[in-house]
Amino acid sequence: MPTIKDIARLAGVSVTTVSRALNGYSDVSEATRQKIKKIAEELNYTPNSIARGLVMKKTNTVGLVVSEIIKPGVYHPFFLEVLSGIKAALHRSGYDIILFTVDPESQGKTSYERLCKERKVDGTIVQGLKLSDPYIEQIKSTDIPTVLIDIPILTERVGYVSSDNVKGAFDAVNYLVQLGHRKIGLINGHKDAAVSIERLEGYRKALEHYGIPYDERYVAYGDYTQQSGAEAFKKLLREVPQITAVFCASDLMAVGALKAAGEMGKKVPDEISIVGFDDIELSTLITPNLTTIRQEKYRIGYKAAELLLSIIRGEKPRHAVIPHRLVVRQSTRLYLQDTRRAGHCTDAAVQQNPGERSNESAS
Amino acid sequence: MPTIKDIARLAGVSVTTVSRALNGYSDVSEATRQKIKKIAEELNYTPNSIARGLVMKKTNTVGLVVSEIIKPGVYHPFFLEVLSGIKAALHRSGYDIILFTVDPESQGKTSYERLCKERKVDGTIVQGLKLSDPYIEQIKSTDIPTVLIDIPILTERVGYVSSDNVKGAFDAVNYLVQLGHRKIGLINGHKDAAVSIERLEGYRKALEHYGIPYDERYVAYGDYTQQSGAEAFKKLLREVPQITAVFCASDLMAVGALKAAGEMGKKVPDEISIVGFDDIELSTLITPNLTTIRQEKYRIGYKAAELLLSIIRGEKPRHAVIPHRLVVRQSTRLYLQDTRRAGHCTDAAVQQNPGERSNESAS
DNA sequence: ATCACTTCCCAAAACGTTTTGGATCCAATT
DNA sequence: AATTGGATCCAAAACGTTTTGGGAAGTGAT
Repeated sequence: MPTIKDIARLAGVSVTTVSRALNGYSDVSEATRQKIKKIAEELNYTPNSIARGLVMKKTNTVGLVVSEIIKPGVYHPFFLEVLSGIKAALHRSGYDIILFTVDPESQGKTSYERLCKERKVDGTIVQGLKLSDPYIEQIKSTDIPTVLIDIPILTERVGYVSSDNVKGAFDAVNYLVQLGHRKIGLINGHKDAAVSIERLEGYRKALEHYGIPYDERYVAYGDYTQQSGAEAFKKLLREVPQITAVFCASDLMAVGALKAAGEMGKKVPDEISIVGFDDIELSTLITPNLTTIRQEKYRIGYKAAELLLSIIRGEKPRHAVIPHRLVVRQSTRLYLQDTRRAGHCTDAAVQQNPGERSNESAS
Repeated sequence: MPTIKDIARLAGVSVTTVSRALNGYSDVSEATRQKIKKIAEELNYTPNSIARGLVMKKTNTVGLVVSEIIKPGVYHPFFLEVLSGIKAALHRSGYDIILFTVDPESQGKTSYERLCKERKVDGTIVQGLKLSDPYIEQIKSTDIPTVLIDIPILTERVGYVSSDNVKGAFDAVNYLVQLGHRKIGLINGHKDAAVSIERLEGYRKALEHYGIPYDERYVAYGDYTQQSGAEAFKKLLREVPQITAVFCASDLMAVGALKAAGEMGKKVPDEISIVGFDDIELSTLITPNLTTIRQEKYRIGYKAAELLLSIIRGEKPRHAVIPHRLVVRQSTRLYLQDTRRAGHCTDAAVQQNPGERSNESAS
């Protein structure tokens, strides 16, 4: 592999000059610059970013730590789209991604700092951690530029991006109430995920807003998987069979609920309305199509990368919130108090327009 | 950040000794080794893998190049599972992944060699390229250890792993024929994907095996997306409405076909049988559940990583084939010649057992 | 002729490791 | 007493860049 030295020898100049010529410094004549470039071209010279990284203390690399998302059995559809946004933003700036996966076990063995400093990444984007993960505490006091997705930590060097989960959950429940529902269940994610806490808060706020008392028997917990959604749904229906609607903290769990409803002979949306959260591709592929709160996953990723780059440049970290919106599809319908009519009358405005009519809800 | 030099100074030894102590060489006394380790611990020393990489000419990093998989709109569910397997295998050996995404445009700008040599990866796993991509030719003559997924290239330094696509397609069509179908359509992927060619071959072989003439009007092409599957299905039904079954080269396209069938009022499986390829999670979430050829995606990834590591170690590249299997679910059923009975009689053995009864088909 | 500027170039240090090729000391063997 | 051999250590080179702090030559003004 040719190095800068080879070029220098061939061109009859010093390595300094080659370096400066190739990097566009002005203190090298146009003639020699051309000569050097030509030779570099002929040798098919490729700069060694490792050597460069060593002296510059900058690798143009960001770490992406994901927890439990990439493991057999749990393939969170969310991840790919976010990754896609991250890639796009980083690529423009010449950064590459190095992928760290961490399970709770490996978090015990290798500290967050060590993970990052060993590979000398310039910064890190973190996704999928639970609040109970050891890294959370470590990140609170790190000096490594860090951007978290969906975890609210803001320090001198770490920022985060998320949807407005409180508002999102509020919007979902609000919509159900407006449809006439009063007995609304919640299938939430694990209690130690930041988003779960926020979505619960939004759920409670919406109930409170309409003077509907909060009853904890109405909330069940899953772990964001489809199976857990199905189980939670069954539990809910067993314990509070009077519910007419349920809001699920993720589409995957909503799909599970949908399946469970099918097995139990409960018709959706005629007998029970379901709204999800995320708007993954799957939600338009199942029957009925899922009414949900759409998160702009690509934008979340893109923004996370932009924010990280700004922190690396020395700017102050901040919290970026990406707008969500309610997407009305087929899994929700009007609930009428009058039991004789319930389940038979549809609201044309809502039901007949299953398209992406949505309420933009920036925050 | 503390370096090996700091440790050397504090311990009163040379950097050589520190390096050798930390790396477990035998020519350092247990006493000094312990002292050095203790100091390293106290300083919270982290070895600089960049510096190490520079002198050792080895980065313990492999590149993962993916084409068009990670981009807005096309989130191939396949990718995550394969990635998961790759991660698992590499992690055990202390390798990290660096993610390269390449579109046809960037392939023009940066050669495959340059991409890899610039970041000094020890090897590369390549997924999602089409045969028409510029990198294909470059990979055929590269000396960079490379493993391709689903692309048959075998040289001194590059190997590949795939399912037996010919056999897989054969098995799918064979199953349909055994169910009594004779007029079987094919929804294939783009012609310049290696797997498409192989699956077409399997389709033809199966027909030939049963003496069913091949008719190219029975094959339509999509691009592995759901939408294209739906369109291809409509085209097929328009041009050869007599078909009673169709084999799709991917589950995503099969789902599209399923949707299109629904829109056109064609009942699946009563009026038409559909079998897919891949067995993505989605195929158990839609109604009816999809009969499909299951690919062991995690294993494919795992094997690809193992193979790559062996090539890096200097072993000879090879072609690893990962067994697939037919998974019978609900989208296929018996076809009876007698039109009076067609669509009304179900074969209990096939229909009533939608579980994962499958024919292991190693090759 | 001198001075002050430019313009163009370079030697050497630095980045943090690993590796090479001994050197030193001490004990055991001849 | 001299030699061998093992155990323990180290100075220096090497990896391929960038950066620092100049130096030499040329030009124009004084």
